[in-house]
Amino acid sequence: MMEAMGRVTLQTIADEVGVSRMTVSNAFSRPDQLSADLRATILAKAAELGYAGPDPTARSLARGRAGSVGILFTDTFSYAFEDEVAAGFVGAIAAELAPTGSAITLLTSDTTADFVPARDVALDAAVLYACNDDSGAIDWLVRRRLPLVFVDHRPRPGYDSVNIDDREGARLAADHVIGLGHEHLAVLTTAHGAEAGFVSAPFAATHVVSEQRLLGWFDAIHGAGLDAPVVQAPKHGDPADAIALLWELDPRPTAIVCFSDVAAAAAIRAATEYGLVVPDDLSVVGFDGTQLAAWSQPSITTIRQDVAAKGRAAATLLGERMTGSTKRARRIVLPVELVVGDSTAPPPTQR
Amino acid sequence: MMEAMGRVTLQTIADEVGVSRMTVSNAFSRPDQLSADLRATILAKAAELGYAGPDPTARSLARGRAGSVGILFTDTFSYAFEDEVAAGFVGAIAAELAPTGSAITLLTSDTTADFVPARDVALDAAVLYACNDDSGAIDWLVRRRLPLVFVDHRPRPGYDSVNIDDREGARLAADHVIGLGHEHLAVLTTAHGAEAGFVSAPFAATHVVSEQRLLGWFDAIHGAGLDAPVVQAPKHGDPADAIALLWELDPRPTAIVCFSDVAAAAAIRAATEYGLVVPDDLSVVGFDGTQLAAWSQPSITTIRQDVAAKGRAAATLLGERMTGSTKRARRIVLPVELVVGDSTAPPPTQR
DNA sequence: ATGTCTCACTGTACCGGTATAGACGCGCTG
DNA sequence: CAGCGCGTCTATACCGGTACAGTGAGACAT
Repeated sequence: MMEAMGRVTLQTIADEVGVSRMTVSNAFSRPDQLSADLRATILAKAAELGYAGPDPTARSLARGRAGSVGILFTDTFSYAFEDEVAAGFVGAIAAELAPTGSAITLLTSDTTADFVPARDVALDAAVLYACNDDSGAIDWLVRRRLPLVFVDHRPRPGYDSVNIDDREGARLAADHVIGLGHEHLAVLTTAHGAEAGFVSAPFAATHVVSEQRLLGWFDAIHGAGLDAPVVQAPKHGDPADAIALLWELDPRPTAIVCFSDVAAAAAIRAATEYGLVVPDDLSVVGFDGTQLAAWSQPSITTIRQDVAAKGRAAATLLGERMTGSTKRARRIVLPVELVVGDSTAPPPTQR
Repeated sequence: MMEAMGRVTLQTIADEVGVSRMTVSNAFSRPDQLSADLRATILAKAAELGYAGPDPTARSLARGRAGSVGILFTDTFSYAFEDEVAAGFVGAIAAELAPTGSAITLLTSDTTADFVPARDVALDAAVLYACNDDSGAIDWLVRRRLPLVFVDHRPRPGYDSVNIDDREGARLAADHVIGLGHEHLAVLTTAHGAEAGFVSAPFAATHVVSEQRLLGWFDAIHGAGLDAPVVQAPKHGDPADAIALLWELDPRPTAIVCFSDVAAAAAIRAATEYGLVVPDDLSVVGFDGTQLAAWSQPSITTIRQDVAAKGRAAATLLGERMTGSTKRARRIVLPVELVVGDSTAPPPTQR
């Protein structure tokens, strides 16, 4: 077993055993096509030669199946995975896809000069997760005519999509504090690359998710005959600056509805540092229903979304697309639910 | 441009334009090999035909390069990504690899009957992240003779590895509380699939990381002439049961050193529910230096590891392996650092 | 004895690209 | 004007498998 021989392929083994290459292929891929004895002989020789099985790339080419589906993020991965929601989604979809024999390949929009993952990586399908519409990577994926599922993304005509009921969730969040008697609400939202500052409504939300949540909050706020200032924090970075702006307002808000649990946690920290007690002086509502919300001190009232269900839904749609039954595009919208924690209470004046 | 035609390949375009297939290939992959005019013509025709570029799978086969490196986790992904440390590592390595033109493929040890990701997915190399040694997936990767880097894993002879100085970190953690005057310490560790309960030292740690941390804690504890009970919690699941066991002890521990920040946060919650005040009645030290530790209330004294550096180191080693300069296996051990938070203080008797 | 089946294995033609070594025409030099 | 180098394009031979349509031998029914 000298190391001098080149690469061991099916042919190498075929020659050694004295059968055709096809028979060796069958020994690995279609055991019922040859006698058990011969198969054992072949497998033994393969083991002896250190052959680990048919080359995945070659097999992919011949079978026309890459064995992996891509997930495209707009953010760099470092951000994508700092986010409990995104990470949970990836986990769920990966778990769901595993039994079907697909791995998950992470795709960035980051385009190095000559390497564009969305164009150059072998894929059977792809999930677009919360991407900006203007991401060039989406175009490549579309051009490749891959089965695509858009998740937390503005649905595209002709393509499947999975969303949660962001608008309804935001409405529930705002209705909750309004129901507690609050009249001075503030909205804390985030936007990619934005500066901390006030935003006027009607606002140009950069992304469907923020857009829908803004709409939902104001469904409730305007519905109650109220209005509310909106502050915006950079999506990645400390929202503290944005939150600080709220303390200057007169009247100071007694409740803040936030884009995410992370933002809510930051708001609670900022409030505490400023000397306010949550929920006595200030109510805070998050969004997503993460562990952070549950474990935070005080626990955060939030809108729970089922991240695992989102992953399963995406996987199911992908499965249906890949098995070819070309149906109309399906749009799935998952429900959300208010989870009351300890971060909300009636406003100070009413206590 | 009827849809009736089959798949569009280089040949299709070559025929349409009236050049050889090779020239079309060059138009996409080696622009300097043909005149700008012809290239423009070819690209135009390709666009017209909806050809997105050379098929990645075929190109991989011909070039002998898959364009993706695998990351193997022992856990299911759902768990892997719930973990801030694991998620951060994936993010860092992905970011580091992107410029080299490699995507990241997630591999599980979960082996469906006929699909073994570690065997069947096209890969140029792989990172093994905190895997159990007995994972069959590792063997497949080894058999394929892929360049491999073991991260947070017991180093394998002949292979590169990246670890942090777990033992030193644990020693620092225990030394810190011992230095504060604590004499009754307890150790909270975790093990895959374990039941909540006391473990005796010398203990059979299932994994290098827990093993090294245990050794480190006891370096300090024994070094100070003390001893300490060790409770073990299931790796995934609520450590509350394990922690509750500590309240029964006499004397009750005044300090707990924990396997992770997550475990430390759980310990603080459990202690608070039990009626203890951290750090007045009980000191708690975590491990990892996550955001959770920083944001927790009180902030958690912890041992910081540089997750991003770990990712970069792994990516660098992979790069070196893949470019072929076959050197001896390299073992990188990254330093750790004590970060003092608000969860540790002198023991109650000394106050 | 003949026809028909099934089982086990083989031959051939792809899958869709890329590497490499030429072929050809052209302007430049000596 | 032969000789040379260069810029363009082409021909051929892989890359390492798999699908599918045989082929031949033995089992079995007629």
